[in-house]
Amino acid sequence: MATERYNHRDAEPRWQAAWDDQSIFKTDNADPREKYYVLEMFPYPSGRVHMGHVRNYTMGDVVARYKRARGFNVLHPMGWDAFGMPAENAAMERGVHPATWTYQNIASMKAQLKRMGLSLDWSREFATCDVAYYAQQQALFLDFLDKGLVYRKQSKVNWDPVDNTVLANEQVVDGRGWRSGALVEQRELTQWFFRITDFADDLLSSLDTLDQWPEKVRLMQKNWIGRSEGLSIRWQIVPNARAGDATEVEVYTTRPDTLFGASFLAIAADHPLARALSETNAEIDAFCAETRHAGTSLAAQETAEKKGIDTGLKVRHPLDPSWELPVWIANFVLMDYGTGAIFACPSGDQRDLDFARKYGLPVVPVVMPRDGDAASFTVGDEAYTGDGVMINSRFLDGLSTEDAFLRVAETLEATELDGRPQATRKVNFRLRDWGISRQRYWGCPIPVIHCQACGVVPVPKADLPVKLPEDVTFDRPGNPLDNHPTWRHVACPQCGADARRETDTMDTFVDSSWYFIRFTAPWETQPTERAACDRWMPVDQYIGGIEHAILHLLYSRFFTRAMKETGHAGLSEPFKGLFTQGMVVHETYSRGEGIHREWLTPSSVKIEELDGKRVGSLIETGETIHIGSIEKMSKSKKNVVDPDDIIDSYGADTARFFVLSDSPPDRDVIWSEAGVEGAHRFVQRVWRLISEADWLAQVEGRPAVEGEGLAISQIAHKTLKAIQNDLDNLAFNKAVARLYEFVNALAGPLTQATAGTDESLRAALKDAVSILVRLIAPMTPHLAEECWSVIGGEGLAATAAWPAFDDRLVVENEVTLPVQINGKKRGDLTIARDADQSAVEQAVLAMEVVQAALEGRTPKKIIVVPQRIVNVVV
RNA sequence: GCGGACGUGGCGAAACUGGUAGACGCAAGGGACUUAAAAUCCCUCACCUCAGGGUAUACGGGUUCGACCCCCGUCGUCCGCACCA
Repeated sequence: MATERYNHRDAEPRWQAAWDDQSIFKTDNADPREKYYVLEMFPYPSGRVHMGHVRNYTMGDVVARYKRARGFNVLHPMGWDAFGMPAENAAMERGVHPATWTYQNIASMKAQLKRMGLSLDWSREFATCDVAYYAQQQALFLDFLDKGLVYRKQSKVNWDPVDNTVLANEQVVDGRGWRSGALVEQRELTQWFFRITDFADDLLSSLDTLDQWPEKVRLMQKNWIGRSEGLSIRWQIVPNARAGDATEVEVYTTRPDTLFGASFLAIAADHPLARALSETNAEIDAFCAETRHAGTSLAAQETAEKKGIDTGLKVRHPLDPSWELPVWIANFVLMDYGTGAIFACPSGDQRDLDFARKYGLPVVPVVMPRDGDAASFTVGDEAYTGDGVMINSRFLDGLSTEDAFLRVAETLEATELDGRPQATRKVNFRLRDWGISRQRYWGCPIPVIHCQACGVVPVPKADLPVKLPEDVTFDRPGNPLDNHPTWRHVACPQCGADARRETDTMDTFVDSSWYFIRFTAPWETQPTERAACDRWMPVDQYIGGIEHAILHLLYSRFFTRAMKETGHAGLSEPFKGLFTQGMVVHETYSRGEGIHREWLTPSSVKIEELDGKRVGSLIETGETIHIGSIEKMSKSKKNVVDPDDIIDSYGADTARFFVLSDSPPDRDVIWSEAGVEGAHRFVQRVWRLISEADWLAQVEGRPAVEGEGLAISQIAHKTLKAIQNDLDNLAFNKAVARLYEFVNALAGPLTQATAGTDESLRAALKDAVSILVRLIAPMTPHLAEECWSVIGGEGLAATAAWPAFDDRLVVENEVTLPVQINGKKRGDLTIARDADQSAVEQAVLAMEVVQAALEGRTPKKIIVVPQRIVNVVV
């Protein structure tokens, strides 16, 4: 019987409507079944869905549909990370209001996502720019403020003097603003900060509990937090009029063991002592100013030469007051790490060594490798930074570096200077507090009011939300909230006097730091509904790009902890399982050379294979073009494929199936026309095989335990077991490969079978097909529905239970063991599964190949690995 | 510079915990069907070799009955951090 080709244009919208009509993806918080929360990182509403989204959301959807079939109550929501600069840029460039632009983009992207057939609970959808969402974010902010998790401090920012705005580091290109091109200045502004460093230790140690996270991400976070253990040592300044009131310099070090190798102290240009000296010394002032102004451009940082200036001050060595060392200001010392001052041991630190060589300061080796010779060990142009044995270090000589560390720590902790210990043990972190102030319009307003009399006053919760004004203009530089004629004027909630609103808005990373919790009860008029949060959190499987490995995930981990402290959540770790998927990449095409090079879209070129070489030409003119490297899809290189076009011509199922195929999901996948066609062939093939076997609906499925059907049932149930395992491990590419194998194996018997075929064989085939349909359902859900209805499946494939495999069909009664001779495969031995070792040995020795290899000798050894392999050593 | 990952046919990749290397897909070649094309179906497809077989998982060593997998070294690619004392 001939059937029509599978028509996705008809089938896909039809099944999407059927799912919608029955609201089958709407999740009920009260459903008592075991929960499963799967979430993909929500998108920024740029206006167009790209292939990266398709891959990301397809993976999440496969998990959601699979877990639903396995009987879980699945939460699979979607929303929009909707605040941010692009909306303001659009406003400046095209005069569209950011809100209008954003909500239009959301509408068109939502339509695109809907076409993909994702099993999302759209009833929980929200955008972070919805007042209902950011109102709750403001409530959280106030609670954090109340708990001391938020504070203000002066901080250096990149200031664009033309746009009158603060720039993020990545918006500073070669020391200039990315938009204005103006030289960026460092300015001190009072900014709002979250106390993420309060949680540094916990954020670090809890990484060990995240065993369902990629090791790579955990390591990146670990390095980012950057914990170090050391000693904070106070160095007494030799009395000197120039030092002003300062009597000591505090230094943080992780290498107190090298204290006898100290050569000088170095402080940052921003160090209070340096600032004090600047006031009276023009030379020092000039050096500090220069150092402060460098730093912005990346190139300058990379090539930065070590530079310094001697302050003329001296300090006393903590272990020998008669030993005086000079104090330098050095450009490589950072004010915001440790104490902004270091002691330099040139023999044990490359930076210190470079500096010492340049300015002729002493270099004394104090640590040598364990196998070194104390008499001849010297340090040339390379510092010895490893551990080893102490030398030239008086009472530390001969000790290991670790023991020396302890001895120095004990000694200095017990030594008093001005009535306090000379040194204390200290743990330091690289992690800094999270600055959230942004001088922009399109973000969540920080809900505080500045009053002349009362200072910083939180907006009372009853007065929330602090709404963004709608009538704003973008024709002037600077923050539109600052420029607004009335918005910032408000009465102080405490004294009633004229006051002004905070015009900073929050970093958009704040918005994405708790949206996953909000999804559990987005209707709630509090930030969270505790019962819903406790029920759903943590997210069981979170899926997104590796680019969020550090900031987004770290901020979210912090935020969840802060929400726990303020009673809004009951847990610390928001994401139990994390998966970082690879990108979708594509070949690039271009014509012309150098500055005349012009990038070409994939749809404008034709690729052919001539004499084994791939040759590209422009479809329109036939002109030969250049096939370039495979790169991340980007507008600038024009190597993009529009998901809408793909869905139009091949359907959502094909697109979904393709992005899951071939490459492991954490690696990049290469988008190619040929690959998509391969996926499309599979979709058509499955449809043809199933729709042409029109007797399937009349037969009750039943696995065969003997006869012709046995092989089919075995393949079906083994595939089922394997794919189940693959999906549990998110190994989608392997599942796809097994589906191909399964369909290949099924194709012959299925096409040959007719209504007259032996009943038990037909029952086995029906069982196999019924399994197949449910195996493809998570990946190609529309096709599955179409097939499910053809074979007479009950209800929708989307709600069908996952099949259970029959253990007896998954194990073999006979196993085929490869037989090796001296580690090389020479034959196969098929033997009963439960054959014991000696039976296997007997059978192996009887084999011709073995006899031939032995030539009458006895084997040295026979290794039998049960169910695996036999190796005969001759 | 520091830290990490990776390196398998023409290509994307499989290979369980150290046990048959290259499953599956793409591309390519051959054939069937067709007036023809598309679609579909069948066959071939790591390299060398006359057979038997030999050689192959970046390269060089090692451990092992047996290594893509473990260890040491070299080369290459990619990613993260980047003066963090």
